[in-house]
Amino acid sequence: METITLKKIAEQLGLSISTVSKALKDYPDVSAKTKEKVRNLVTELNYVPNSSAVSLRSQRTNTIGVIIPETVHHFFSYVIKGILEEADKKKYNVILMQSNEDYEIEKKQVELLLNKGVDGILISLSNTTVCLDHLEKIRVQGIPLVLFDKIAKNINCSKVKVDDRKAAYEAVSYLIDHGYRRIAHFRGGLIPQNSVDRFLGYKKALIDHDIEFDSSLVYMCDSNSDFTDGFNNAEKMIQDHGDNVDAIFTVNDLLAIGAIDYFNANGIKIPERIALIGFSNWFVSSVLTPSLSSIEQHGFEMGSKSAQIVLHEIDCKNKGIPIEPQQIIIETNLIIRNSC
Amino acid sequence: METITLKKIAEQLGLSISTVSKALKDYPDVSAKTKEKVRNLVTELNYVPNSSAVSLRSQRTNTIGVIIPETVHHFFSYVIKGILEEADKKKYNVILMQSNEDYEIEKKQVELLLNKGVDGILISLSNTTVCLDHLEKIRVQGIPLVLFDKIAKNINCSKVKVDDRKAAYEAVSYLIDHGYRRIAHFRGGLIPQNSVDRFLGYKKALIDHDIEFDSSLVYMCDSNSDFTDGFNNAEKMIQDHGDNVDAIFTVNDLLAIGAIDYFNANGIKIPERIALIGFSNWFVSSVLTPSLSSIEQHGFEMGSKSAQIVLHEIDCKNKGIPIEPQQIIIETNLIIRNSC
DNA sequence: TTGTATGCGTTATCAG
DNA sequence: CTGATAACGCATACAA
Repeated sequence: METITLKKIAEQLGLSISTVSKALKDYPDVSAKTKEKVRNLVTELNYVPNSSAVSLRSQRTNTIGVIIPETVHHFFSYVIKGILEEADKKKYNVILMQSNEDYEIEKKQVELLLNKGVDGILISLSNTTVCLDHLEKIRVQGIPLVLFDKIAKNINCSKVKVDDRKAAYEAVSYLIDHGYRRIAHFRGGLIPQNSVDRFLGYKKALIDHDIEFDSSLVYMCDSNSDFTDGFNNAEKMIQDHGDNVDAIFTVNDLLAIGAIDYFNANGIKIPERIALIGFSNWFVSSVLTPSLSSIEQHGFEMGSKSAQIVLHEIDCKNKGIPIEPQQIIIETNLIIRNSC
Repeated sequence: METITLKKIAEQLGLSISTVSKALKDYPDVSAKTKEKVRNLVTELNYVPNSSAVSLRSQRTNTIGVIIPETVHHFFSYVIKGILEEADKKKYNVILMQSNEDYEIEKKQVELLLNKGVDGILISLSNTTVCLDHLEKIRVQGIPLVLFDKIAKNINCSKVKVDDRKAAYEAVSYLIDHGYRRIAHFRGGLIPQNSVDRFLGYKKALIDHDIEFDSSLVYMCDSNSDFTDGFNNAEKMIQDHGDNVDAIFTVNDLLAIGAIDYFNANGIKIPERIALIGFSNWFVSSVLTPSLSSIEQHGFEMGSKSAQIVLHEIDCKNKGIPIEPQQIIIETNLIIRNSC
């Protein structure tokens, strides 16, 4: 299987390589007849430019790198879909990597992407990412970087996220407005910004509605096995508080699902005895019994917007226009179902 | 931001480019002292080889391309995870694309991957892929190709799949063994091999157990909106057959979930009145009410095995060893829950 | 209008 | 032990 290069085309037509190259790029200084000839042979032989050579010359790979914490995840699968679709539109390839929520792996992945010479990078940070040197490295190299969903504050780059605090505030306010008073929170780890923000939104909603914040109602769930964590913490919560708790706001749907499983198994009626609201609106939430109220995060939109921004910044960079980082908020919706 | 090249290193050390290159590759004919000097500066300056240049020279990209029908899919997300993990181990990058179950797009994606010069390609075919010329093109170029899950028979390449016919046979046999006799099948389209095989397994199980095959119990579900399709066909089925149907085997879980939704909404008891078994064992199936029996497909294993094979074939190709396509069957498990 | 020469960064051959 | 040179395939400034 012989690969077709400009050289081969040139030889066959008795032309020089540069003429063939220029003909293909529709340079004005090549005769129409020559262009015609070249194009015909190119089509016939099915010539495609060698992309490594093009990259080497142009210093562009037409590729963006994406690092996400976990591929098996309803929300992220939508994000990926959005990224792929946007990249496809603009003729960019996507190299996908997963950090498995591990900072060290994430650091390594960044390194790999930089080595590969991708034109831009999209990252949703792992839960264990504290130090941001690896991100700074990207910035220093002048490569457009966009953080999405799980972002960090202390880095100067574009960010696409939801307003976690506001969304959490709305959810908890909804519970309060509907008569719930002793509202527990199954929170995420202390590091991820969105887990922190959701907690803060929860707390603020309580305070703004003159409900005392009770830290014993907050359960830490950062074990990476959300479902089981939800189940176990639901049990623990009932042991701790008995009847003195009437609702839970969970930092994600999976925790809520685990909790529902516990309540269903133990004859604890939802929402009569305990109401729940989750976060992320996984598909499963709509078909559960009872169906779970949740906050829709619009993953697809987040992915496509993030890709759009990074591609825009790549464009700016190529044109020598300075990049000014932007922060995009994707609106959320509180979706009320049967769990509250 | 200045990028570091061999040239820069050479200049700073007063060496030639080739010596630096060889030092880095640990050639035996470079003095230890020189190697030392080179390595130190390389570390200090954080030199990384330009991957386009390396690719151009070596004619390898260290990248594999993956095309799947749909990223938002429980099963495929596991497959992706498996592929990523295996590729990562072997220092390969993964370019991900989705066909959206559209043959034309799939064809275009293949073209893009070939242009990009990926070292190998993994594809799960779209539901609408009939013609295989695009796959032949890959073969002709001598690029290792592995089909997984949704494969085609008429192409000579490695394939990784489950034994759909056998899995379906087992599921339906289970139903029969447990007293169900009027078993409906919600089948997939006529084109995808696995949908065909699952249907054939269903049919054979009936025949082998002396149950008459009744084509009016087979419902075609190829609308790409599985959940709704399941709901609607469940309704239709009840209208058509009333009490004269007692179980359904569905070609995927989502159809079963839609059907369950219909039955739950209409007071049709599961499994007393209607039993169900799905296919793929999505997470959601385990938390539904009632929980859905299903066939576990081991997506992660399928992904990692597929990647393993394609990487192996790339290796063979590089070493000049002829590639002999292999066919791998990933074992399935019938998981019995409360729906039958 | 066409062709020549040069360089992108790396590697490998061959000469010194 | 080191270095000059060519080549991978393409694109462009410049010469003809």
